[in-house]
Amino acid sequence: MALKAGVSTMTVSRALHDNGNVTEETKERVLAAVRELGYSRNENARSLRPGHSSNLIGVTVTDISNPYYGEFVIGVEEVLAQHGKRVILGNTSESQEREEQLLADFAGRQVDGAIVVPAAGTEHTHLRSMADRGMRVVLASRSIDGLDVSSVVLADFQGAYDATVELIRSGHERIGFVGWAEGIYTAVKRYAGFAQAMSDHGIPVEERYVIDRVQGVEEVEKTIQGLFEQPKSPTAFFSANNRHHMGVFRAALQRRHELPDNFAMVSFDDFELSSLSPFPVIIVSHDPREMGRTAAEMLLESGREEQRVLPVHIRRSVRRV
Amino acid sequence: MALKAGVSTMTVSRALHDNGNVTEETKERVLAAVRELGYSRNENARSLRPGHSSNLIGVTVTDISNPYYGEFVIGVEEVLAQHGKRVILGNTSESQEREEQLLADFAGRQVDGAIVVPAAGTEHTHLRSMADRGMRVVLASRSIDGLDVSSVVLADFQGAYDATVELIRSGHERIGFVGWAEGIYTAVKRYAGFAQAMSDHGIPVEERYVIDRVQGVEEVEKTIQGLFEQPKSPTAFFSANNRHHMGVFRAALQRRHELPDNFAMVSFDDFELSSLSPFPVIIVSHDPREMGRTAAEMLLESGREEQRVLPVHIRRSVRRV
DNA sequence: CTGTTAGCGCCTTCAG
DNA sequence: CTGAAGGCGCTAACAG
Repeated sequence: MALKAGVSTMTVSRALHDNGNVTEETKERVLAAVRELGYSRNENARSLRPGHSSNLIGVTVTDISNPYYGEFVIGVEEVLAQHGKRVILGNTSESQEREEQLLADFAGRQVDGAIVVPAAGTEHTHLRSMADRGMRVVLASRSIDGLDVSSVVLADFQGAYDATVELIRSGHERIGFVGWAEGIYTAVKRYAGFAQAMSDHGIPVEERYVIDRVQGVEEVEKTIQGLFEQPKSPTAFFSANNRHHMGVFRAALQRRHELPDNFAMVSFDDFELSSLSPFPVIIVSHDPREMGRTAAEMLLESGREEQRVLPVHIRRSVRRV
Repeated sequence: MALKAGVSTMTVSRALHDNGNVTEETKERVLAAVRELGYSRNENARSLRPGHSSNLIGVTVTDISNPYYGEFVIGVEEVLAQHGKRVILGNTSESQEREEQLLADFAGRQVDGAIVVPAAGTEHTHLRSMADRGMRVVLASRSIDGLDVSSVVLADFQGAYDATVELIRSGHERIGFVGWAEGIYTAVKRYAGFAQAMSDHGIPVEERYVIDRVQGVEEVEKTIQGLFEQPKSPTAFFSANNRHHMGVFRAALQRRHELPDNFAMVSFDDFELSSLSPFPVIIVSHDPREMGRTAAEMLLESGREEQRVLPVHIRRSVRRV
């Protein structure tokens, strides 16, 4: 290789490390050759040596096209970059199988660890076995009960509880909940907070107001439209995330003039055009980038498993239109 | 390692490859040990061997929190996954320096190639040298004049031209352009298309209607508000991308009742709540996921450098509120 | 059918 | 101050 610079590989190595004992002159010669040939150390070979890591971190998210996960990844990378580590990113689209493949691949690449937003479902034996065989794993956004792996989540229950109380205090009783889903931690917790608030105020949760199994924005929109056409439709909606809220919002806007005067909505996750909403929107906002940073920091700290909970903030949209 | 299964490493290798000559029985024994120990091949060591690649592809984007780039990355990964390749993702935040670091790192990790959405600026000597020293590079979304590297871009000029003509045909003459930026390919091309359409229709482009150097949504919003307060403010706006459009949209909505009846906007990039806009919105829409797929395919095909242009579609928002 | 040898690129250790 | 030897995990090529 750069031996064409007249020295041994060992000298090249030393020159590149700077610390070693090399004449200023030979060092110059080596660096010149390096520049000329555009040489760069083979990190894979490097990581092969005992005591060296790959400096790679595997990250899986369920949907990178959701800006929340985009922000999350930025936060992760921000922290990791300061430690010279890089991100291998995998998008699972909520597929357990894909998640498994990705984690197996991460293991093969000798990643220092993995940050995982677990896909929907309960079969998390692969995460268990990964952790068991020594891979550091941090779960983010969604935790998994019974899996003793570090995780960082939001105050999902409390946020949902508080926002629901706000709705109730505004006089709502028929409140729809959109986005319940078995096997998705955030959906379950947020529903639990919602239901608890209802129960604490003596309001029963009507089953037909609870929308689950809806996927895309369009589908939510159609479902809510259907609900509006029935008698005694909800006077308020709680959406478990930004995608669901978009569907509800679109349905409500179309129905705008037939809705009750006090029609209101809760959106878990912030919402870019909230200030344009003709209805009051109670927003449960949080900082996904901070969650990314936290997950990365937890991965780097080699302490024991721990669970961290990040705060959420309840905010009322200020109508500006 | 898995020699604890009673055989040599060679036999393990053969058992894992399946093809080799191994007794069904020993193979079983090896696979059992593999399962038990949770062993997985070291891909880094593997890639060290002659003729083997790392199966890693470096990808840099300017802002992964923009859902367009999220979709883009999904498209990239979709194609690469079919070839057993993984993505190392880096977010540049439009920083040349960061882009350089990332590409240098990619080189060190022996990536098979890199897909780059170049950061703003003209100093692309590092891309040049990467390509020169044999790294396959595909530029996406933004091309770089004079750099003979493959690229996939949108029909930026034509899309901007056509959309502008639509505005002009609706009777607009005072049209603002938001998002010009030196050194950003898409901004330059889209502005060129806009300016050409204006010129072809004998309408001069007023300098004070051309907004540049604006970054975030808030900043755009404020700037446009300022413009509205001046006499003879634009009766229509062309936004060079989804972020800019959001700022313009918000400013316009606040000013809603003082704007001319035919106030209209062009948004390059689709726009989730376009159907709610009280003003007509002409949308230049396109498919970022398809761009990701294309970029990945171009990287994998080892042909000569080529430039591909993906189509855009002009669409009028259907007002549904 | 299975094991040994050798070398991918790096760097710790030990000789010059 | 510099070089040679050896081994990280893997597998093609060559024994046996």
